[in-house]
Amino acid sequence: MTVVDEGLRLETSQHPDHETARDVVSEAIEAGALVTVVGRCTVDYEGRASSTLGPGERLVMLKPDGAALVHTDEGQQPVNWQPPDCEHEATLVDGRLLVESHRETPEEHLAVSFESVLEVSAYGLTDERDLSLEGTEEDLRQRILDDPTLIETGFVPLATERQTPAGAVDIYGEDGDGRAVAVELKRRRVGPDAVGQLGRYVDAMDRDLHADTDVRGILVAPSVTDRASRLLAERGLEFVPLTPTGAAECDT
Amino acid sequence: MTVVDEGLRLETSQHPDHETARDVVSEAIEAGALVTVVGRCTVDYEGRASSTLGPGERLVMLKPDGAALVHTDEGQQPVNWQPPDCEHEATLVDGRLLVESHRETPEEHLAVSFESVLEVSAYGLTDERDLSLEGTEEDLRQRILDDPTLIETGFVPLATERQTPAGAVDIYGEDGDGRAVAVELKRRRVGPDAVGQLGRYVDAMDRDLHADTDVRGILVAPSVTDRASRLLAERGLEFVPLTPTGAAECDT
DNA sequence: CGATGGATATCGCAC
DNA sequence: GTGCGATGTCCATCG
Repeated sequence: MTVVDEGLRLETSQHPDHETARDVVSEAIEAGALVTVVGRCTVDYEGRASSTLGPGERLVMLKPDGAALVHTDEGQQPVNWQPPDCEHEATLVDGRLLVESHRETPEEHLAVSFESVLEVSAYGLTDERDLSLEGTEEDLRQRILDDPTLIETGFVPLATERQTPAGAVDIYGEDGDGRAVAVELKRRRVGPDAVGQLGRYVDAMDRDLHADTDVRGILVAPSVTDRASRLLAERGLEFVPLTPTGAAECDT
Repeated sequence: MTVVDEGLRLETSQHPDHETARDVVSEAIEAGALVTVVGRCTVDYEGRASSTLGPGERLVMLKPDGAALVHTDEGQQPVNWQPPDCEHEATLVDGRLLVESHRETPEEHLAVSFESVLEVSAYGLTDERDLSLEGTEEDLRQRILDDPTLIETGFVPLATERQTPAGAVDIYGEDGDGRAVAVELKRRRVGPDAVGQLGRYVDAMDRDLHADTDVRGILVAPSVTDRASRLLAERGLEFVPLTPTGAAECDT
């Protein structure tokens, strides 16, 4: 049974035979629609890695931008996928619907072979995609630039994203004694990796500036793990607790 | 128009009114089905961060394990989402379908308010989820354990995931001179972060073993970036090019 | 629970 | 294109 909406906004087939499913998927891809295929299938992937997935019931989503997703009934992440800019294709192989998605650079191929198809749908969607997100690292940076004393009294920001041989420092500035300060921002509780990152910047600036006094490194985050705290101490780096939003700050 | 499959495997409504949509979604959630709702909607999220998304046409997926996904026509990633173990709910507010997903620890809430509903579907899915994946870091480890000379002649692996105060070393072993070796594995080309990670392990082992000779650190990956290569040299660490699969290896 | 690090991570930006 | 770092990263594993 197939229902076709006016203006190709929606086309759905329940329990289509494989040939009908192939036709609906092919035409929908051609028309730039978003397609979902639900049914029992196997999945093979080959590319940066390779995988096989035995028979099971899944939902396959093909987006008009070339992305493909294979979702099971569990997990936020798809069990298999292709990134955008792939070419989708629907064919019949041995009388069965085969959905493939392929790209080059890197060479990657995804193949979904259906044993049975519960439903095929095609949606003509339009979206402005104007997501507004708050509580990011960018918000934390702005909070500090608006009130540098949140770092410490006398701190003066001089640059953001200042380049060093090791990468860009989130905020570069001077403390009340005129000493250079590198600030690394994290929107959430940090582990050892963030300490390593800050350490690399401070080392690079020490080398680069070859001043008489070492550069101070300050990690700014809501909180820090034990191991990271120990690493900070070992490397003579500092920590200032601060959240992106001004919410209650954790201890440590 | 609504179609109900035998055994509740499939229920689909095209252009349902909001009350019908609410009923279908509610009953499907209750029944443990996977639900998709396609239509024009706005999305509000509040939790670890917060976001708002203006009107647009999207596909909302509610999984029986509590995960929720809001997909636009672009991108591999959902524009909004909730992780598994959330509670889904469908209600009518001012005559409009409102789909909400909520969890605690951390407190997070997602609300999708529909202006219009193109289609609602509920699928009863079962999946064994027996994904077999190759080309992972684990494969790289096994490759080395099978033939330790891939690292160098005389290398003897003694332990995997050996704990240090800085974390677990992928492979711990000895070289032909009986000197301790820490091996860090990466399945793909590495940047500065991997060098920092290996450096932390080597430093920790130097401290921990306080032997007369320093611990050797070897990074194993298909290739390495310039900056990472420089960092390796600075810290006296080594690099061995190797892929998880035995594919052709890149230079440097 | 939190901590830690992998991932076919994806994504965006700068070079 | 590659390099680099952020992400409401997610996720499995381990303590």
